[in-house]
Amino acid sequence: MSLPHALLGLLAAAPATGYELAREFESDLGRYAWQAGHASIYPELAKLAARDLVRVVDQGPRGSKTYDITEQGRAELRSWLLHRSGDGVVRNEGVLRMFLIPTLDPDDQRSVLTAIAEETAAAEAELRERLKGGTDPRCSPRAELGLLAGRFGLGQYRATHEWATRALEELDARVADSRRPN
Amino acid sequence: MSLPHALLGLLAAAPATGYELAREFESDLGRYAWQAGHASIYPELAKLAARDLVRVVDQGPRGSKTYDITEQGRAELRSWLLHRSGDGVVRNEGVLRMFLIPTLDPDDQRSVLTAIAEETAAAEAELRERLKGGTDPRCSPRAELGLLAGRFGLGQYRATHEWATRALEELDARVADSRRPN
DNA sequence: TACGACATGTAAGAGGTTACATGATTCG
DNA sequence: CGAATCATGTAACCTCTTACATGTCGTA
Repeated sequence: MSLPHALLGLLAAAPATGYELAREFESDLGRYAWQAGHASIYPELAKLAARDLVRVVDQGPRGSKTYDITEQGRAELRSWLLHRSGDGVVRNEGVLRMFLIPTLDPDDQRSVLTAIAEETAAAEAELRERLKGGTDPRCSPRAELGLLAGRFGLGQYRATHEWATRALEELDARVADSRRPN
Repeated sequence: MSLPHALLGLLAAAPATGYELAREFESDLGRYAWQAGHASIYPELAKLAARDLVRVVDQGPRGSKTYDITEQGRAELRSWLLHRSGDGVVRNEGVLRMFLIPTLDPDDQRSVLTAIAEETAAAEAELRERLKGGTDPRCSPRAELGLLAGRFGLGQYRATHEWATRALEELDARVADSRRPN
């Protein structure tokens, strides 16, 4: 039930069409926070418009509708951001995998942990590169969302990398230990 | 579509009733990785049993059914853990909030970031305490899942805390800057 | 003029939550 | 004996995904 707030948030940064919002969900936003396809976005925009939280401010030549957030919408968004009751829904397939790693035998564990360590290192490097590029002073209104979020992603990647590395070390130590049981 | 694998993973650590599995989802597992209520667990266990991935190994006095994973189930779980195609679904309300913080005015931003910094510090401390207790050598089969997962959580909390702290510092710097515009 | 990007929508179905419904056992 | 906990299940509803369906505009 966070989709409406995700949309309000994006529109609070800048007006956009449903199509543009859908692409937004394909980048960082959908990567760490919330995913949504156009098939859920268009109906949700219509619902938000019916509740006067957003409003069509322009119609393009291809039948595109540009939405903007209203004052009520801004109030709703603010209230949602300030009155955070717990952390709500969490559903992360990658983290679930990490939980279940100990059910594998040591060789398989090593294989999965190595893959995680490599992937997080690569992802961190790539993201760092991307952030370096986009920090010019006259950045788009949505770029600030991306900057804060991107740095959050950086920290998560790094933490995950360190976790996997440490788990690998302990795994090796334990195997070495069991091979020398005298 | 990760619920079946979450259940397989828990059963791979130790046999359990649906009721016990439901409680498992209320702790660390549901906190960071995947949530599920009994109303989705019971039907899913029945489906897994129909596919011979799990099996009823005991019936308790109150009509409880203890499930265990089968060889096929173990193979399915292993294959899912090893052939990780991307990171799949991510849906995290807390992270979404973090993304949208820049849409608030500076005072509200400070308020939200301060709350995040405090909560993550408290959560990290509490989790650290909890992990310290449960690390005895003859731990339950499920405790190892919890240990690795718990350390993952520790890293995430700390990374989030540092992120929020840095964001607060920059926010203060920017406000101080704009108040001295000569 | 054909292809790719832009742009919006609906329908069917999967997956999950909330609420409803039931009953056994244990403990104070 | 009453309340809390254990224990399972179904039904209605909501949300989101996948697939289907349509049409415009720019450009090579």
